[in-house]
Amino acid sequence: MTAAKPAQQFWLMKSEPDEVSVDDALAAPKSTVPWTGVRGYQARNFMRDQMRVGDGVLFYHSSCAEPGIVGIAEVASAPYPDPTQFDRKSPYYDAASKQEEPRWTLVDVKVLRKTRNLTLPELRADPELADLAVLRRGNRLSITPVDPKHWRHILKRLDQPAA
DNA sequence: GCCAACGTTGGC
DNA sequence: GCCAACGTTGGC
Repeated sequence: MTAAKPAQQFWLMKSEPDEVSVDDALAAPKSTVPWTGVRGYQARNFMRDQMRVGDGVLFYHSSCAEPGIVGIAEVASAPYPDPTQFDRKSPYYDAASKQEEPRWTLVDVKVLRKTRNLTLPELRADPELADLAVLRRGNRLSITPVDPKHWRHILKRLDQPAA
């Protein structure tokens, strides 16, 4: 008997383009980057406990001139310890984290294609996306789950010109 | 640069 | 286990 394949899930992952832009990720070997620097428990738990290889990812640029969704990606590894937590020179260094008991976990993310920028104002103006987690007021999570119906709708909109 | 809204921490 | 204070995120 074969185990049932877990259903594909979908995520939105924020990156500051000054740190790692979608172009940076595309330029990396295999268009794949380790999602370093997450230092919040909720976002970490999504990566550690819920993500599966092949899950769909919306690559989102935050803290920049034009925030929005700029690419389609996928989860490309199982969770593993974020190496930057042990790197004294890294801004993400965490002196309290131990090698034998790492506090911060990440996954690799592979960009499948760059898209147009589906901007935050466009997302907010779309009634079908009214309850998209990342649009909730004051949302601060760098990783949020995306409902399959939102995923399908956003993919459609990414292939249409800006309204 | 401002500041609302939040996630996290830590005192109790 | 509560919850006030703190520091950070992130859009504007």
